[in-house]
Amino acid sequence: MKPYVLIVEDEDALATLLEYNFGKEGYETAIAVDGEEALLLASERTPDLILLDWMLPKLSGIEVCRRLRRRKETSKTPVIMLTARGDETDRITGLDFGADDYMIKPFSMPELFARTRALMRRAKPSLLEDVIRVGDVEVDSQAFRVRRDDQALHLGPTEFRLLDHFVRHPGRVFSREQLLDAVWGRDVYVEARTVDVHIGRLRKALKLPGKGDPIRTVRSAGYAFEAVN
Amino acid sequence: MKPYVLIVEDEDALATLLEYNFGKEGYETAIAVDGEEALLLASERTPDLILLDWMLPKLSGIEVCRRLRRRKETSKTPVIMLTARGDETDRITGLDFGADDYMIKPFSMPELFARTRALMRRAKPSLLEDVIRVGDVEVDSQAFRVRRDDQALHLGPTEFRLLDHFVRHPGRVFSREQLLDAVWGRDVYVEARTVDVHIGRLRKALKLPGKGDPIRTVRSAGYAFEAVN
DNA sequence: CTTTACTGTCACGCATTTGTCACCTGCACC
DNA sequence: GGTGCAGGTGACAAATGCGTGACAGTAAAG
Repeated sequence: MKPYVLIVEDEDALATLLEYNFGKEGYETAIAVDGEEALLLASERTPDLILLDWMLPKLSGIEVCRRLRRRKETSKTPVIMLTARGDETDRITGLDFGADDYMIKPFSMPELFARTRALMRRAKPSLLEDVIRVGDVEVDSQAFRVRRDDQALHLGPTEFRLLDHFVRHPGRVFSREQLLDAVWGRDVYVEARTVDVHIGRLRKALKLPGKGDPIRTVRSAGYAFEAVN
Repeated sequence: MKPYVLIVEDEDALATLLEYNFGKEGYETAIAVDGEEALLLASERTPDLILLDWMLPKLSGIEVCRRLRRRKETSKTPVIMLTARGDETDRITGLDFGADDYMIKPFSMPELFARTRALMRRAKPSLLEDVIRVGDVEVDSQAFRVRRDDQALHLGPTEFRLLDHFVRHPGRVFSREQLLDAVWGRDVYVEARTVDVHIGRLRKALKLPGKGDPIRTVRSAGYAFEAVN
């Protein structure tokens, strides 16, 4: 059963982008372009998560959120609000009115996914896989823990997101650019070679005596993560 | 190697969105902002798919499509036209003039990808496969792996791209110039005889005791890759 | 405030890869 | 046999790609 995400966003380009990315991440999606449609869709099928733009035609995000909370089925459904930069007031009001988290536009997809997973886990733990195993490496994205051979390892935040991305797509080769998009986010500018450095740090962090290197370098192409034996 | 998609769209935001999403999906892309540029780019390198906006500066979508169809190389290239809502006339005319499918703006990315894959599968099935087998040779372009007889082999980047190109068009004879275009790229200048050297290296890399040579030399014409038994 | 942890960039060294040349080999034809 | 041409291949200098230690800037913690 795929988690069902309701996207409430009137700006077409953003809505499409969200739909596509969430679709790819394994969610089912629906789009509402205004507040009324949002309430309608939410009552037709109870979403597992709602992405709620704060500036909406017909009904404001605040109002939508308040009414959602009043209904029994959606009273605990996680809501992430999407606000424009610098709208401090909205943010606070939003959290007051029952939103669970907020993202300031423009935001990075990886971060949005991270918060999405965190919220959904809180609401309905069964919906998400918490711990992923590839070979002898075990990643617990809830607890932000990594173990190898039942040996706890310490990783920095970036190394963790990198590894998290790798174990979700084992065996596949990613170019530096793809990794930058997926791990750092599309809008940040960092040198491609920075990836190399973090790969190096990740390798070091994963190193255990007698164990091989699970990260494969593919010259002029990128890196891949695979099980070792 | 990667499927090559030509995006013909004068609206900047949409063009960028398409480029980003197709890039992420594993396509190579190019953008043309008007009809003339579209024809130019399409002749420089034959696209595997064309996304064609119907309202264009300089040359209309109809005209672009008609001229593409008249050329031999692009006479069968899949074309998806992008039309504004309610332009019934355009849609019908478009299909008459040789477009293969249409999408009405605004459209959803996942649907566009679905239609893209459907059309490309019809035109060139091998473009979409991740792992391709020809005889006892197996190429996994996602993991950048080559096996022969379940024996993993090591190839340099150029040898890999060369082999990748070959297995996607098994049996066909390519001239040195064609191989340079397809594997090295149109804009690089390298001696034609360099191909010979890389063919030699590829042969060496594919060599296994008791196994024949899958690359056939066609005197004064070029090379072809074929299954061996 | 000081300390600690983390990040992004750079420069250097090393190994692999690349394109080209020169010199062969094989083959067709006279 | 000789001749001319197309393709095979070893050698090599140059280019490229990658790993890594060092470093400075930043943010968080104490």
